[in-house]
Amino acid sequence: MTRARLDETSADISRVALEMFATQGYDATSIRDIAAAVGIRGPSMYHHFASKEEILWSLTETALKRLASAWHTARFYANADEPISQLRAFVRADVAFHAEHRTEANLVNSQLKSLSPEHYARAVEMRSEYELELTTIVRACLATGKYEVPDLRVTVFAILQMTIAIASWYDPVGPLGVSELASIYEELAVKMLAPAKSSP
Amino acid sequence: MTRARLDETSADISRVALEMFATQGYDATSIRDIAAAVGIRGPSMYHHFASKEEILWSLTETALKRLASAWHTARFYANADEPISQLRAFVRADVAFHAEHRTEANLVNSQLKSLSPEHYARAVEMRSEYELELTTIVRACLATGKYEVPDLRVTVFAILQMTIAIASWYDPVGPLGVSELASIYEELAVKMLAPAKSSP
DNA sequence: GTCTATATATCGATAGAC
DNA sequence: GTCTATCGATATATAGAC
Repeated sequence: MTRARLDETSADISRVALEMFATQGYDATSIRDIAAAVGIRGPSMYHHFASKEEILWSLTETALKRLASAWHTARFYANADEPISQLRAFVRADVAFHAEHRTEANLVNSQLKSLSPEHYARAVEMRSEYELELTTIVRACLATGKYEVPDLRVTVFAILQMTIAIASWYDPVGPLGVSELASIYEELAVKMLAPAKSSP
Repeated sequence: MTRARLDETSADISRVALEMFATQGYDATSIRDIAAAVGIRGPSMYHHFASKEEILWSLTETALKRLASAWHTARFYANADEPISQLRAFVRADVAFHAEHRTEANLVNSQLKSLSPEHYARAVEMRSEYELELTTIVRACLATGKYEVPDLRVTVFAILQMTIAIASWYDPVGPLGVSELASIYEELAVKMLAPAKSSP
């Protein structure tokens, strides 16, 4: 499906398209818009990509793979015997990704509907696999008997959702560093798993 | 700017446009699509609305007003002297709105970028006012000395963001009622304000 | 208040020269 | 690998009859 794209121009197209799709939206960005930003004419785009949707899918798939990859790398730094340590590592990796790859995150968060039905299904599947990682971790935390949540599924959604929005407001040149940001969310997530009677 | 729209057809247009804009997106929905669903031809739409964007703005403004209104009504049932009681009431009202008005919530969550610059600015302003309500409540909770958060601004974002997604996954005919759902998020939010040392 | 006809613009994509 | 020219479809919106 996806071509090689090892040349400079293809890389330029991907870079420009990611930026424009994420900020203006897929429908509001034309092939001609992307071409102009790259410095070529519209029809030349089809030498590098078979269709506009293929560009979107290529970007979406790459972003989702990177998100999963970020966690797979981070998990080695967590204590496998301590579920809460894994939760902390997961949240930190998740926050870091959304803060450091804001454009890619915003694309995945807002442009999935413009994918073909097949690619949309695949994207949702990849997202589900990522969610399952966190579900497994939270379940392991609960199994220790030291943690408690009102509802497993809803709590997992809540943790994932609160970090997703980082991509839309975080300012890398602001006062908050990525590591500090990760610590804030790490603490919030751990608090959410605290036994119910711990708060007044 | 916005017309009266007291007639049946205008109400039909609003209902149909809300559904289509929220599910397919503003750009992917044409004036003709809406007209066909209502049972008229495209040009007849302009007897009821001055432009396509006016329909979107009308729907967006109504939804944002209803969100604020839901909280303004709910606040009377909270104990004004107990900030934590206000937090609980806010979260419950917020969850209920996103679960009961899913289509409106999804519209506001995904189609703001298609508004004119002026209307977009107004929508963001209305959203900020809503966020400020929660900020004030959380600040009051912290002022009692009985609660603690790692970062006020980020925590407020986190609370608001975790409920926003409800509109995209909640199933009203599923096993979880709105009241139960509200209780889950209420508990999660209160936990997030617990003193840091309460969790192992 | 709805219609047909149409103006005007832009879209994704293709054909074929260079 | 990029170009010009263009196809065919579709978009928002308007004009004017009924």
